[in-house]
Formats: sequence, C-alpha cells, structure tokens
Amino acid sequence: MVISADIGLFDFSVENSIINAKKSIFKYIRSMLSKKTKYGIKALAFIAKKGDRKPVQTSEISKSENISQKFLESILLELRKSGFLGSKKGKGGGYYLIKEPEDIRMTSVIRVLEGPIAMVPCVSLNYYEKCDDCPSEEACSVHSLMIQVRDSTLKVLGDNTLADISAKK
Amino acid sequence: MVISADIGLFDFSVENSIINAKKSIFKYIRSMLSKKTKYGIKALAFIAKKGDRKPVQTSEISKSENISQKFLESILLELRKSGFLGSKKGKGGGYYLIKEPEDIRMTSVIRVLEGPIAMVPCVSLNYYEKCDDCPSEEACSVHSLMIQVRDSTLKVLGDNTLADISAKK
DNA sequence: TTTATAACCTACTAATCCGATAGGTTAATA
DNA sequence: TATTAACCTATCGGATTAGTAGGTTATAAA
Repeated sequence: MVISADIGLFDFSVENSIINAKKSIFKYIRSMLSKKTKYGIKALAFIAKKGDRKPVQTSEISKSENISQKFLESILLELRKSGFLGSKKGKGGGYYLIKEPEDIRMTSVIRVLEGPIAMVPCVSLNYYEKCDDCPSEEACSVHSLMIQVRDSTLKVLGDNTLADISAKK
Repeated sequence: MVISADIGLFDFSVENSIINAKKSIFKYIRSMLSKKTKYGIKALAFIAKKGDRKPVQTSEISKSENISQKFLESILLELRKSGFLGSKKGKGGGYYLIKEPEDIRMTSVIRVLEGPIAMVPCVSLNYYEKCDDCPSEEACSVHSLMIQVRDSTLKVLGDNTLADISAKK
C-alpha cells in the first residue's frame, strides 16, 4: 500500500508538471494585479518622471507605454476623481500630479484602482467582508496566514512612493 | 485654477468614497486567493489536525468546514495527484497525508492550487511570462515593486508549514 | 458473492469580471 | 470659429470561478 502510494505520487507528479507546463504555455496565467492597476501605476510614473507640472496628454502616455488609449482614458479619469491627478481640457491640456510624488504611496494607488490589498476579504483593512463558510475567524487556519501576507505586502507597498518607483530607470 | 482643482479633488474624493462604500456592500470583492485554494488549505489543515494517519472522508471535511462536497472532491483529487495526499477507496477510505505537516510549505500548496504567487507573471519564479507591453523589464516602474512584494510574500508563505497553520486553534 | 461505500472521472452551467471598443459630448485654447 | 483633449455612456467577447449532475471504479464489509 505504501509502495503503490509512492508510485502513484511519482506518476502523478510528472503528469502534473506536464499539465502545469502546458498551462503556462497555452493558458492564461491568473494575475493578481489587473492591467488597469498596472497601467495606472505606469501612467502615474510617466507623469512623475516629467518633473514639471505641465499637463501630459493621454495620447502621449498611451503611445509611450503601449496602452490602449481609450482604456487609459478611463483609468486616468478614475485617478483624477480619486484625487491623484488634476486635469485640463482643450489644446495643451492633459493630466498633472496634484501631490508630490513622495507623498503618493503605492498602497493608496492600488486600493483605488484594484481594491483590497489583502488576498482574502476577511483580512482586508479597507474592504473587510466576513466569509460565509467560516464560523470563527480565530479557528480558521487560513486567516492568520493571510494576515501575515497582508502585513508584509502592506509594508512593501506602504514604503514605496511614486517617487521611488519613478526614480528607477 | 488651483482652487477649482482643490474643489474638484474634494468633491470627487467624497463621491469616490461613496462609490467604494457601495462597492463593498453590493458588489463582489475581488479575491486574490480563490475558494479552491482556500478550501484546499483548510482541508489539509483538517486532515493534519487529526494527527493519526487514518483516512479522512471528503464528506466529513465537507460538513465540518462548510464546503460543497463535490467541489471539495475535485480539490482533494488534485492534491493527491500533486503528491500531498494519498487515498484509499471503498468503506473506511478517504484521504491521508503522505508527508509530515512540518515538511509541507504553504508556497508549494498555493503554487499547485492557485498557480503563481507573484502578483504579475513577469516576476513569477515558477510561472514566468513576459509582458506584451513592456519593452524592457528594467525600465518598468511596476517590475521592481512587484519583485519586492513577491519576495516578502514568498518569505511568509515559505516560513509557514502545514504544521504551523494547523496548530492554531 | 453481493452490497455498500467512497474515491474517481467527465461534462456542463450560471454568474461574473476583465480589457477593450465605439461613439458621442463638453470645455478650453488658438 | 475650429481644433483639441478630456469626459461620458453603452456595449461586448472571452475567460474564469465555483459549482452541479451523473456516472464509473475499486475496496471493505455483509
């Protein structure tokens, strides 16, 4: 019985790695950071890099960063509505930062564009939601693990400002 | 212009917080950890808690942890195929651990059930994939940030074993 | 040897979200 | 007055998630 279990383990491990290989080649890899958030951060970094406060057009960012212009428009609009950017219409218009890059933490950007930073709503600070299945969060084996993950992620994202990530070249 | 920008900021910040409030009440909160993975970890912890190596039935775990039995079946099957569990058919059958809980790291469980741990494929160690839009990963403002997040998450998940999370009560 | 059990397998589904597209309106500049 | 660029509304295909349904195979007990 032990032997057959071992053989089973071996066979299936091989089989599984093939499945995973196929997965990575042919299938969509689930990403925890949406393109929306990714594009939003890139756009903010692009604007921050320019340094001056002159409005930057969506079209310029779109071309330079290979982002669909229409999609980017909606993202920048959202960033304006949530207080990261100011805007100016008409010729010479565009978007500009209304805070110093040093004062824009990645946590706040991601919370606006992506939503919760925690991997699970029941440990989210800003988007908390109780699990339907868990009678007690203390008894849940996943809960404390996810709190640890949340805190370590929060530390990284809270320590990094727009100034930090746009300094990289 | 500065004044109108400020007013705009204020108005929209308020509006946005209302939108977010509605979001958390009425809408689905995106979770980075699928229920599949969550249930899988819970099931492993359940089996580990029992201590002895006697097979545990899917139905028992399903009832105790409030998980759809059919869904759980598919998860435990996957955990067996990827080498975490052994199984026994027929009466008195079920699933049992084939490794010590101390030797099962959360990183490996999550990689099997969820896929990549990184937030973005371009910084994933086990599921790497190049971004279509980025010409250079070094120049990407998101890249190094995501590496930091990945490493801190990896640290937490690598330090926690099944023994650690099932010890909690 | 039959019967009950529980793992195993295959296929399908509703709901949801993501990323994008299309087409138009408003406001500011030249 | 014409052009520009932000702003707004609606819609969509493709993909995933979290199941459900219904059966087959292997094992243990009767």
